[in-house]
Amino acid sequence: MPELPEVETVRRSLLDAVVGRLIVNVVPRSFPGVMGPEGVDAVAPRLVGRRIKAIRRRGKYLLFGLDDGTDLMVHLRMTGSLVLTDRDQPPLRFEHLAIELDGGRDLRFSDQRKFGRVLHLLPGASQALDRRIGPEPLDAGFTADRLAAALANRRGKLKAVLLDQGLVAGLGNIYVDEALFHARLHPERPAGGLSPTETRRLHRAIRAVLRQGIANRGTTFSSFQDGYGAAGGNQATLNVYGRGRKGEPCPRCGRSLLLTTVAGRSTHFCGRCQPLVAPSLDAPAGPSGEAAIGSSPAGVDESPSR
DNA sequence: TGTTATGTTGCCAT
DNA sequence: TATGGCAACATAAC
Repeated sequence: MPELPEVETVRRSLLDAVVGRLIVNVVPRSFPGVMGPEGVDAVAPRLVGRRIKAIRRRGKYLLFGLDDGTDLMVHLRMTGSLVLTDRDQPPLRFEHLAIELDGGRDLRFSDQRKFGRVLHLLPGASQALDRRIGPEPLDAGFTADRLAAALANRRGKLKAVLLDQGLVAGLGNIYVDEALFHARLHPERPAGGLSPTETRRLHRAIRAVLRQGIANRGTTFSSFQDGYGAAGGNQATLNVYGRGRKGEPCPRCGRSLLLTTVAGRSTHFCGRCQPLVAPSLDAPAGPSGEAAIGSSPAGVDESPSR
């Protein structure tokens, strides 16, 4: 579920109602381990009485900046959700934690699969996290040249490398497949073997699919919801993700989409538009370069970004 | 009814 | 160091 656009959607949805609020209580529910080995009972006293000054995002991590300089870090992993509710609401299904705020509302963390975590980070730990994660793909500092440098000398498959959070922050299975489709790159191309033009195309595609995901308030494939429980709308714009299993037609060329496994993850792509072998420079443009993409996100075009 | 797949990440072995 | 495989968990779909 939650990749960069989904986490950003949660962040934006909570900003107005949460920033400035005081944590008045922290209540364990069904899974105290959600706050790590210490458990909720050990961590809660450090949080009660703290005021939330900001909510920021780093990759797929949400960081609630507290007034003592520490951070409350939330990672949704596969099925986590963070929802603001009135205090008198009954616990959500799979609710593991309720953070009670002044003003009468709670931040409720729930997670069917118990992979997600809500951790209290001292400043050193937040800095370590920041250093461990790669650049933010939507920041101005993430240039095509920087992507090229990161990919150089990587021998793994393109998809596997893009999923590495140390290389670029925030990409997951859905947006990688979508970005590779827009860039017309086969997921199993060696990551270090892209031409400069291909790298620029990939750079542009990554930013475009992420921006589109945010604009549509996230992709709800099954369980994603924003801070008020609302589903996203980006699933309607997906070109390949989830479409390979039944061989649905490629939106660009019409050929049946394919499903395979790369880096242990389901991988959807078009075998014609995303060839495994890089097309030679002097070959005439094949079918992959011809048709316009009906649902192409703004900003994806066919020309190099000069 | 059993088997399989699921959006993430960390740990382990190579 | 980089890379690949798998477990963590609960449920839905086949």
